[in-house]
Amino acid sequence: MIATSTDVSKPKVATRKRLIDAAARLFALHGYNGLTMRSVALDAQANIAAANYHFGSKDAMVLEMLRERVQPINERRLELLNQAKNNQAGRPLTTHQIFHSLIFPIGEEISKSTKSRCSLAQLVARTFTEPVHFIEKMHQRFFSQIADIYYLELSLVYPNAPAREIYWHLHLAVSSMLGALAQHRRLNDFSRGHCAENDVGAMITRLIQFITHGFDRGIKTQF
Amino acid sequence: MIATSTDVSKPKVATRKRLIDAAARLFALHGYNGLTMRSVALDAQANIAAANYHFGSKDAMVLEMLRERVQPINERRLELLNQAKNNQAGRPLTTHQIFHSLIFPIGEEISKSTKSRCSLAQLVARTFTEPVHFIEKMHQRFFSQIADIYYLELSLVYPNAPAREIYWHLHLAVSSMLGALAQHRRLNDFSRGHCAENDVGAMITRLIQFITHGFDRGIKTQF
DNA sequence: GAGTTTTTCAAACAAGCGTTTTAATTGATT
DNA sequence: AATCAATTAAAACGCTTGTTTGAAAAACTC
Repeated sequence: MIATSTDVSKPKVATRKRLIDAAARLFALHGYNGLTMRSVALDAQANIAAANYHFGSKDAMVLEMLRERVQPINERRLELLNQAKNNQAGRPLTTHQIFHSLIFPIGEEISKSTKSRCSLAQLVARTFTEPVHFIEKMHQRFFSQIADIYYLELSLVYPNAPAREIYWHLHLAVSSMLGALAQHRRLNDFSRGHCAENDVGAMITRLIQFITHGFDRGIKTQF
Repeated sequence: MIATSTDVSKPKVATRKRLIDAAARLFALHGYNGLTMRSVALDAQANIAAANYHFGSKDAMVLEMLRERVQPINERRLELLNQAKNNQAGRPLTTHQIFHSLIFPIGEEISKSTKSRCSLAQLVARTFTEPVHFIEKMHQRFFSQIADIYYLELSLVYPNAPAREIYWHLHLAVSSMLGALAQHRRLNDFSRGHCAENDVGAMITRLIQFITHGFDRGIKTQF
């Protein structure tokens, strides 16, 4: 259908990839409703019917695009988490290590695509503020299991803290991360030029610290 | 035109108010692109042309709705901030006091409208993730001066910290606040029932603490 | 209560939406 | 070179969008 087993052809997969890339950029910029099949086709220099041919529908296209963008980040998260656990050799992790593994991979992906910089940050953030029916499809599919894993790790660090507190603070941490990603492009204006928004590394480092402090102190002052 | 000086009539202003309320709810639920004039008219039990008659256009209607929702919150913020300053009688404020005055008023407004609960949180948050052209209009109009005031207060608390650090951490604080508001409705699912999302007071209290810790420790560890 | 203004209403407008259809074109395998 | 599936292309489908129109209704003024 789409690709044979010995696939070395170029223009065939190219259109599909161009559509995905265009969809990613336009979704990040304008959200689900603001993304139109025509704008995607125009941006990808493809025909209006191409997207429907390759993906079947707008919904399917956007979900596939999100899958391709989110999956590598989630895989990297678990990789870093397991790496840290191996280094600790049985001793409990620090919350900084845990949040580092959660947030750092996003920074890596943002830095990779030097061209579309902020768009990935916005893309990830937008998946959490899009129209209800669409989030639910996506959120359950890509993030619910990750959330479970991180809850478990944090509850191991604070075995005496009640589940409610762990959940509350993890929720605040994740929400803060998403907020920071969503607002990042405003940093330059907001700071009146004092902070450069193209310094993704600085953003990620500070974000990890900020969230770690918020989480740790919030739990520790009670237990 | 719309209302005389001795205004005791009901149905005249009622339609306009019903439109604003409907616009607020639908904007919070579906965002700017997801809000349609027809859906607003239907929700407000008004004619399709009513909104255009009263406001001129969709853009003008939504901006007016935002103004009516955001302005009282901003006024209350400055009220609480000045209250705290008077209580301190010249001594520097604590960051907790500052962030309390920033965040608490939103909680008050959310609690007021018991009917549409989470919708205000989502509404405020959505104003920051909506299509670019629309944010810029709105953000500059309602939030830029507030940001300046809070930067100033925080720089008085940490007079030795460079402006860059204050801006960075304030940006993270505001972003976290917005993220938490945007994600609040997901709290119940996220925590697998451990945290009740209808407890707005608990959310606000924890959020203020979380952000204060993130801000304070981030600045203090460096200066 | 006539006259004027303000507000409501149903209907229609052009433009844009996701999707479908049908035909032309491509490219690899036979 | 011929064949056949995979892909692209142009045009149109039915539907929804924000906005406009012109007349009816309501409210207010004098």
